[in-house]
Amino acid sequence: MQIGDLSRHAGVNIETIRYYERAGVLPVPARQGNGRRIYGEADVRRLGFIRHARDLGFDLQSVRTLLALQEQPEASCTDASRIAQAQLDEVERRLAQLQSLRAELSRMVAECRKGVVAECRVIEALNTSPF
Amino acid sequence: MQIGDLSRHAGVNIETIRYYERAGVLPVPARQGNGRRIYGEADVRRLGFIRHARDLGFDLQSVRTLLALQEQPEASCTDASRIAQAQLDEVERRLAQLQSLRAELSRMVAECRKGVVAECRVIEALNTSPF
DNA sequence: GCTTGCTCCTGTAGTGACTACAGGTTGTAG
DNA sequence: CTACAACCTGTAGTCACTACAGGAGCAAGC
Repeated sequence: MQIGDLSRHAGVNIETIRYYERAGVLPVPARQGNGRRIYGEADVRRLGFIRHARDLGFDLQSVRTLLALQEQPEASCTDASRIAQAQLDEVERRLAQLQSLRAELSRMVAECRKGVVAECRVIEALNTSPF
Repeated sequence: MQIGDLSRHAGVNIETIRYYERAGVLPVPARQGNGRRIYGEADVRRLGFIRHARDLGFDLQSVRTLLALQEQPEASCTDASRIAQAQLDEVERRLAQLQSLRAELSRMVAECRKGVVAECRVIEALNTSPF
């Protein structure tokens, strides 16, 4: 399998695959005689893992840690849990803020529809910290 | 108030403040005789707004739009409503996305028995395609 | 055997939103 | 007068890509 096939299988841009290699999250692959990269099924799975983690908002450093953990099945998984918990906390923080922004925006839209002069409180809504 | 005070009041890096000026989300401030930037209370509020919007994941272009919305004269209510509605749609989209992230992350964390990596649900979840 | 066109290669540069630093000026306290 | 903090401009680095230039390999059709 060469890079184009891997790209199609994993749904990841070719340039991104080469970037992941440079970034050290994908192993340096073997080459064909003509210099082209050769990949296998393991690379498709690893790339899927990386994309999934990235989609969940983990940065590449966290991905490296998670991948390293995956390769030590006997190690404790407290590290993995801690990384995931930190990510969850961050997502929940953003959810709370977005919910208050949604309330403010929909209030504005509703007031405009009624023809009432909307007193815009977007700044206040965003300045009212949820902490 | 000069840039260092604004930085402390708003909790935003000095370099970032100058960057926001270049990016056109903070107005070009007046200068003292010695060339130093002068800010007022309005800048503190505006900066707070920008930071919160950025924390919610809006890019600087959206921030510009939100700021423009905030500064809409009361006359152009239909216009303001249209902009607010567009931002509201975007917020709803982000909310839905974050909610599914939270669901997956919290399931991962909840099912992690803090044992060994071999049985770790966090790692396993990442290996399982979300589709 | 030659051309066309696809896929691949390397290397560099651009993106957005910062962040850091170099090298210089101004203001203030001891 | 000296030390040092705070400011100035301008440039370069960061992250996670993404795009592109310029070249090589290969397969199919003429």
